[in-house]
Amino acid sequence: MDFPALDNAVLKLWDERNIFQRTMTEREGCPDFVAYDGPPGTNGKPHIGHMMQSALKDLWPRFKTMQGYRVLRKAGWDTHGLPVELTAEKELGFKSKRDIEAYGVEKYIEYCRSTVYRYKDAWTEAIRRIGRFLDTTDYYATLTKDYIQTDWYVLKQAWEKGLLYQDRRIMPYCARCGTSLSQHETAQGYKDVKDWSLYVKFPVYGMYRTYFVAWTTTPWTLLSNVAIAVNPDLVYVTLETEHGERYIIALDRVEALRNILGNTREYIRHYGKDMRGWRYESLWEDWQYEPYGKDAVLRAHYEERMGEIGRSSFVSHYSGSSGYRPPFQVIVDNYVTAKDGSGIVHLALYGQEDLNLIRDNILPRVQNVDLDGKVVSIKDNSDKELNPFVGKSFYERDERGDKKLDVEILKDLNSRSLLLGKEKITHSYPHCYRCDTPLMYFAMSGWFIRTTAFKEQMLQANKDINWYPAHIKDGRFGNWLENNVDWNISRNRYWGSPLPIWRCDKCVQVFVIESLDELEEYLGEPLPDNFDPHKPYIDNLNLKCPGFGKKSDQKLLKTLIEIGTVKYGQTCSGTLKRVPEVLDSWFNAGIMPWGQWGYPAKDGSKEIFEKQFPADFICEAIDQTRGWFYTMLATSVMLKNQTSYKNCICTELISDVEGRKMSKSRGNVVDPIGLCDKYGADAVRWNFYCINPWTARRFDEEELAEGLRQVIIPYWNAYSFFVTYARVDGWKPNDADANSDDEKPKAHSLKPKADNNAKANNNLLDKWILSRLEWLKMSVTNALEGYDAALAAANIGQFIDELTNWYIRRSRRRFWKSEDDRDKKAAYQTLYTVLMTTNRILAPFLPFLSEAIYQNLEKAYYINSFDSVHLASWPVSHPEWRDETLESAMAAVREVITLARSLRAEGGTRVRQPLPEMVVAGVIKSLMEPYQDVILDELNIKRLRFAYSAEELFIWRAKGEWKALGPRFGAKAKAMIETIAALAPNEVKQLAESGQVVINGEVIRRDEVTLTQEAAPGYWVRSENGVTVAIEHRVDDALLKEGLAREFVHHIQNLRREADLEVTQRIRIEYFDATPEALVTRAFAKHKTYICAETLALDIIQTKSYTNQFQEVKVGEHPAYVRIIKEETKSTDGP
RNA sequence: GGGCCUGUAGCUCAGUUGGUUAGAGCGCGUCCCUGAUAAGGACGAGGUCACAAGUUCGACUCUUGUCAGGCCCA
Repeated sequence: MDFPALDNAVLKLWDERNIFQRTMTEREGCPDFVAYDGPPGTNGKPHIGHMMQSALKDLWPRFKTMQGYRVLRKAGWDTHGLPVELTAEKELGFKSKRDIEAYGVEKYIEYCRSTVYRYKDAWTEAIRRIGRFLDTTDYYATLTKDYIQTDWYVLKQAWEKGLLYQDRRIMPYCARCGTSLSQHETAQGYKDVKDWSLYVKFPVYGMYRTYFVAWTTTPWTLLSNVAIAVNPDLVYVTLETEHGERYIIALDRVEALRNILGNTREYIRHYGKDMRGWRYESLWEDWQYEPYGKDAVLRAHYEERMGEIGRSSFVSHYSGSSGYRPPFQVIVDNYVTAKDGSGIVHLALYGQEDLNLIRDNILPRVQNVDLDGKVVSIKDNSDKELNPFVGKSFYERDERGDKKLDVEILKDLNSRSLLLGKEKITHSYPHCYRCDTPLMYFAMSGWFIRTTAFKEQMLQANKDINWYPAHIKDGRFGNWLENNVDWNISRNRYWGSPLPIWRCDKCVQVFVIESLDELEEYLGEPLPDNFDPHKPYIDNLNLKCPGFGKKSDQKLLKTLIEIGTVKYGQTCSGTLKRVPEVLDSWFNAGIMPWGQWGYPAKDGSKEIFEKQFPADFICEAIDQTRGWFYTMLATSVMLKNQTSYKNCICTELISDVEGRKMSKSRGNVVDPIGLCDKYGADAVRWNFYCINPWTARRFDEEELAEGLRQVIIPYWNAYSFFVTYARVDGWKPNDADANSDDEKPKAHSLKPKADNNAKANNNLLDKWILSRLEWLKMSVTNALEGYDAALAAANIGQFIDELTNWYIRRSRRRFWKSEDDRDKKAAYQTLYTVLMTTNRILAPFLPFLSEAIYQNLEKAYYINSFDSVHLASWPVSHPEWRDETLESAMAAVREVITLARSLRAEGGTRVRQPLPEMVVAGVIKSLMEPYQDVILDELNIKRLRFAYSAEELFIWRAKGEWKALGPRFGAKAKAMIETIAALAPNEVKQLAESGQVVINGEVIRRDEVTLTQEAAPGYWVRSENGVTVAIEHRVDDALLKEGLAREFVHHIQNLRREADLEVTQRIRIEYFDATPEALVTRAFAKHKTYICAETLALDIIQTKSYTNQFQEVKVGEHPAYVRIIKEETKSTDGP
């Protein structure tokens, strides 16, 4: 069987009949089942992990379509973001943003654009090849005008709700490359380096020779010091040295710093909180504070806090009342610890905690080392340079490997007696993974969504999501939500949705624009038709500030009017400049429920959005916890206060067979299309359904072959078995047998029609497999409703096994024999029903195979059938059609047979040799008796007898223990032991039960003997799970002859097969008997009819002479010689 | 440093609310079958359920800790 070829034929059929479109159009008016497709980037090739996604993402939509839902399947591509830029930078040979600026932003943007669809066709093809129904023609893409307008719309909503604001965050930043690094990039570059750490003395204001001692591992940040911080609840001690200087440090650090401090005596203690607001002298009093006068500080804060205006108390600060705190004083915060250093830290704007404190305390934002890593220039009014360190780089090292700037600062402080101690330490510090320069943590401006404001709502919405696996909900995802911080949605990059935020260069007002139409209002003229809303084009627009009116932030305006700054309607002659950032591409992905329809700007988007929100089902890899899963929840809670997806499968990543991540550089990437072309797409799909997708798994190609062998081929063979004999017999289903579930699927109303199973059919095997079929329908439906593909696959696997290895194997003869026509018809009817139904259940899993079979099994017979199995209806489960008593009886029957087979195997008598009798105990006789024929036929045994108890199948034996009896009886022990061994079985049984037996007047206790059970003579016996089976293995002459006849038949069948005869070909048999005492001839005399019937032989002729045309066959142990001759006439009714 | 997940046969994985002797497939061994042939079946060997302690009449399962691996965060 060539499955890849079958795939291609089916793909062609789907195309010709437009099946995919029709799965949607033919469900028009049905309830929607909504599945969202998270947009993958297409500037890389799809790999096997994406195919797992595709397989899973395809399963439920097919299932639900068959159940009568309409499932739209819109593809989407993520075309923005850093991966695209990294590709572009790499290909253009760029190392930094400066390279991009030099190259030209427009050229760069266009280069990025040219790469985004590089592998779109490869994706489309892979998706088609794996059999996923996905609309890749009417896709959504994040770079389109429509999609960008949705970005803008959502941001405007956030702005109006007061949830969008500008802020600074500390980012790892490479001064040499001029670019900030992602966390992932940063994590790659940690290195152990040796640097100076300093204990610095900050003179306490107004206290003679008293100093705060702060510890720093980055001396260059001292240039930007604005405050020092202590822990409110720690005890700080003032120590006085022999020289009369006083140092303030945490009490807990005194011992650790003893050798730096020298001999001291304690002077006084304070809690940290009592030192709040103490002031100290700047380390460089003459210049450090200069440019950060009150007004400058406040304006900087003001500009950043625009989005918060009216909500924070900032306006009152700005208007001059209070709150502004001058630099160089003690700040109190719990983040300070006494774990290392002095328990006092110095604050500079190069750390996140520092930033938080600086912001909370409205301190100056000093960064005296700039984005080039160089110390800034600070001049006085007469243009005189005040900063002695100006122009020095923070990361350059001298010949001794020390940072030059650090050493200069160290020397400077030391010369002024402001250094208490120094120490070279080794610490792990991040370096640029590209150029090895030490990174700096720089306070970069960014735009944020205040997700913390609706954290509780997100947690609430999370309760409405069913996570698979369940632990994600309160585990990884729930924790992530609990630890929510505001979401930085801006990126200082080039290729992405531009932030729709414009700021007036004069009045500092901020305007957020929600659509291109609104943009035109500001512009005062229409945009050109081909306008592309990306950088740099969008930044070249010349927008005029609308002044203070209805476009203004109304809360801000109200406040400004109140404090008398402006009047309503006041004009402003400023120009609006867009903020330079682009949007985080996760934001793009997160707004997909709206963006895919171009909501709200695009015609018709509102109607379709309402129907397609929220999603019933999404499925992505675990790394989306902080990605798509989060951003989609955050945006939907922000806009609608509810989740945007109800069921979410979280898959693990796939690694190679040795557990390594698949990567191009390792060369262990598996090509999914190649696999499909080798094993067929169904085998690839099946493999992904068999294992829970949330277990990290190693991908092994061997497993594809396994699924093929275990499920796909057996199923195909079952179908092919049916078709073969149905053709021979010309059997056809009649119209009444049409699938009872086939009312045209409308809504949920798939009512069952006539009860197929109720037809008069008393064959137990038929009844059994039909009952099992009901089990299959029910269990697969339930498993899929619970989003458990692995359970569904396991159930299917079990059913296929029962069908092929039990039902068909046991029923085979019923399809051959010509006499009992009613039974034969029942067999056909049953197998047909089973295959037809199973095929539909398999359709979502194995869409190709099931389609091929459907076409032949249903389409070919019924005019009114569907054009495709994927347009057909899902088999409705009828638990009331099950007969569980029958099923458990059959299970018991199979258990008995397994036991018996194992006995035969042990005894070494092959099944072809009939045996006289088997005895079964431990089962309910009435339950098993109806299956007597099945059991005996399967095992080739003549009689079945039921025993009341297992006892009678065994003989109890006892063996005396020398160790116990030897000392006791001495010389008589031997005789005693022999007597014990000769005890009658019932005496031993009594010993076993009562614990003792009297022999020759002596009491023998149970612990003095070892008890064993032996099979009764002439029987093999075995027990398991309370069921005992015994087989009588005596073979008399009649049984022997019968065995020989069967043996002979087996060899003739082999010869038929070797000769490649058709199943209906009649033959003639000639043989030459070389067996002792003409065993074969004697056996034939009795069983000729049987042999002829089995082998379709017209006659068996013994020849006197042997020629080389004969082939040797073993009959039992003995050789016979035989040949078969084709007959002209053919049988029409099978063997 | 914090969080989450994983650890069961040589390999890939199941194992429901704690309950007789822990399962499947592959691989291995022996045998069978040849009218399922990219075959198929039966039987068998193979496990201190990562380790340790605890709770319990009883723990693969619950609790705590340790070790190893993975992912995420800091």
